[in-house]
Amino acid sequence: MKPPASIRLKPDQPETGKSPGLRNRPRKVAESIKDWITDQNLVPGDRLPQEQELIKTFAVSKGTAREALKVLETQGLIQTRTGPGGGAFITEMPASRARALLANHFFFKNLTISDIYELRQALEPEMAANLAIQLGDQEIATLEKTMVVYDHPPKTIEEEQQQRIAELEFHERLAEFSTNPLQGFICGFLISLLKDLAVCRRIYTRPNPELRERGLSYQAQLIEAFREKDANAAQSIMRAHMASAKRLMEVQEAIVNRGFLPG
Amino acid sequence: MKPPASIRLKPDQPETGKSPGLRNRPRKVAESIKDWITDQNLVPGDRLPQEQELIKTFAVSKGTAREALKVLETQGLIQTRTGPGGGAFITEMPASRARALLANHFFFKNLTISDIYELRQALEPEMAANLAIQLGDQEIATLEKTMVVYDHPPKTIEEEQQQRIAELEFHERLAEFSTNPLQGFICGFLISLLKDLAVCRRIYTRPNPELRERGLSYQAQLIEAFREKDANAAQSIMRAHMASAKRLMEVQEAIVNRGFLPG
DNA sequence: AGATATTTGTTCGTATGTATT
DNA sequence: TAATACATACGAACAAATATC
Repeated sequence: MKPPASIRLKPDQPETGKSPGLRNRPRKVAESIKDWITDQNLVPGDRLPQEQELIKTFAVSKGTAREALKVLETQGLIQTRTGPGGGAFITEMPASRARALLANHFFFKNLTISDIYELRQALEPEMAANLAIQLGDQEIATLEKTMVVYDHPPKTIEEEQQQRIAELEFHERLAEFSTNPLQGFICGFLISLLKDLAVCRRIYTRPNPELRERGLSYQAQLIEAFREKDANAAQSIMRAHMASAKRLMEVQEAIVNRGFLPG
Repeated sequence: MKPPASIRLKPDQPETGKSPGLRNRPRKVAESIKDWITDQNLVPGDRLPQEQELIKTFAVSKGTAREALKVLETQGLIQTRTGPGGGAFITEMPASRARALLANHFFFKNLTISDIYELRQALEPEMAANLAIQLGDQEIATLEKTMVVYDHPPKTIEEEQQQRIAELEFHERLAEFSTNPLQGFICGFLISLLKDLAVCRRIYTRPNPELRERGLSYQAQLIEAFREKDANAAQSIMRAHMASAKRLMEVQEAIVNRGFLPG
């Protein structure tokens, strides 16, 4: 259990230079602890020194040390446990937290449906091709289990919305299966945006039978291509799927944005 | 100055449920403040209530309130200023911080050159096509200014390395020019990985004339396509550029990983 | 330019909650 | 169950930064 980190932990802000001495100490302490982590080649599961020891080592007060640890915890680098043998433990940042942090960056950016689908269109076909030669029966079964949620017309508006989420989760599963961590994370992030974006939430509350039927058809074809391990087929099916979904969603976005909607 | 956020600020961890009462209060306070921000439709530049007021409002101690603010600061949501009229101000998270936070997630994931270039190959050609019909003379001039750093063979190892970085910065500029915030950010993030990844740093210290010459040629063609606003040409040039760079870098990665290297 | 008021930043002592043994 | 070790929380006092007069 040694393989050290492949990326250097970099400071969050490139050292503004104009903090004369004592300002923002917790942040600096946090950076020092990061350096210490890399120096010691610590891996997830390892424990940091205890609070008192950190206080002595870095010559700061308890409050400052705690704030520094809070920084690292927020960054997803450590988790703390109470009790004997407790303390701060190196941890791998779960994708969910990484997504949440990243979403903050786009909070005021006013993303559009088109922005998101442009990337899905660029990424998911390739991902589908990769998955075709890789997925086993069990994974394919998981995908099919997700599909049963929307393999029939919705009876209520609530079911309509649940089906939309389930359709997205089909693609979320695909992302989880990706062996390229970057590809998997980014595709998953795009899905999470589609789940959270205010525009999307509004769109999902409106009936849209075409989106469901087409999606279902494409996904069924996709499963078939996965079964036959046909990468080319999977790629072109996904390409068509994304192009179709993009078009339909953009129409909905335009309608919703023009306020042709109750509420 | 009203347009409210388009994405809901979501809690970082999906509420484990097993924290009975007093545990992890700062995090909960931070979440409450987030809710308050969304409720009030605050935009970057707006000020949060002062420390003392937060302490009263949320009925916590100063230390806890400060830790909560630290969380929000780490998430890039606020910045604080001292002095009269000071306090915590809503702020837009700079891309640099978002990149740093995201990089933490991949810290223990052992990304490979191939992982990164698979995505560049999928994203940058499309981006180039978009930019072709959008870039003005001034932006193109900026790109050309970056290129002069590596338009000649390097004389020293240090220059070699500087040239590699400059080549990457050419693409970083492209990402900055993108009008799709997602596309721009992700392409920029991939570049930043290539700058920081330990494998890459090692690769860049070795002479590699082919990489430079080919890159230079492709980028010159790209500039030409931008000038003529030829989206198709830009796209296919970038596709070829990425394919070529991917191949060359993978070869280098294999060599470096086998330890055929001094040091 | 300098004094002052305001607000965040830091420290310390103490008390409490919580998990392990 | 009790003891213990540790994180967590509180409040008061002090230090530093900065805007305003």
